Amino acid sequence: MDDPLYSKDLDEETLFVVTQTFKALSDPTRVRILNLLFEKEYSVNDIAENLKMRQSTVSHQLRFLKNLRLVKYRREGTTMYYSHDDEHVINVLQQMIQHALHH
Amino acid sequence: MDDPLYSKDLDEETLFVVTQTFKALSDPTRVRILNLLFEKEYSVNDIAENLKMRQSTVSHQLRFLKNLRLVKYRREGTTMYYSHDDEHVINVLQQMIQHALHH
DNA sequence: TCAATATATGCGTATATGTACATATATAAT
DNA sequence: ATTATATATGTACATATACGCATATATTGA
Repeated sequence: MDDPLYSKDLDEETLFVVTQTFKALSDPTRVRILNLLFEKEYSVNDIAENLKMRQSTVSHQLRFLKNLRLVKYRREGTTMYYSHDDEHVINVLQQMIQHALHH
Repeated sequence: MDDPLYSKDLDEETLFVVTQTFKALSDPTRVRILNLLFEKEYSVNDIAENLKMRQSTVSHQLRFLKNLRLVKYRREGTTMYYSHDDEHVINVLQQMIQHALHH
């Protein structure tokens, strides 16, 4: 019964990881932030200005992305610079954006 | 300003398509259904039995997936057989599952 | 220590979402 | 036509989620 041809149901943990990751990519605010970070690292305020969002909105969503380790940050004084931190997921996002753009 | 090095914000339609697609993959019920369909086509009731879900739950989620053209169906009498209908998205899902499994 | 600046976060709220129940619809067989 | 079976769907409800406001925290410089 461990023949890979038998489609077993996914175990709970795998299901959780997969759906959580996709959930991160299912919100316009988060996708716009991740898309901005393709270029380079940005501070929280710079993200907010660029995307015309409130600072708290950006910070909330960055926390979400940080918890899933999709972004990382470095401190410089009081400024936090955020950047991507998961090559695989970033790749998946880029693929999907290209797919959507080319149609 | 159309230098691709300048990270422009995503246009509204692209953003919608991308986030909607990922939203489809962000729910455990839908992912379990799509995962089951990797093997072969299934009827609504067979999906419900296999995954121990209510018929209405399965039908609702199939409608969601059908609207996004992630699944298609064929009729045989009163039975509807559902199967995958978007190679790219299915590929992305499989990638993510493998990524999650191998850690 | 105090003020200024950048970021994080608790809380309230409006909205979105997933599910179940009940029922409608559709097809087939008798 | 009637009955049985498979699927779809309207509605209600509980829960999840995103956002904004206000405020807390942290770092720097005077």
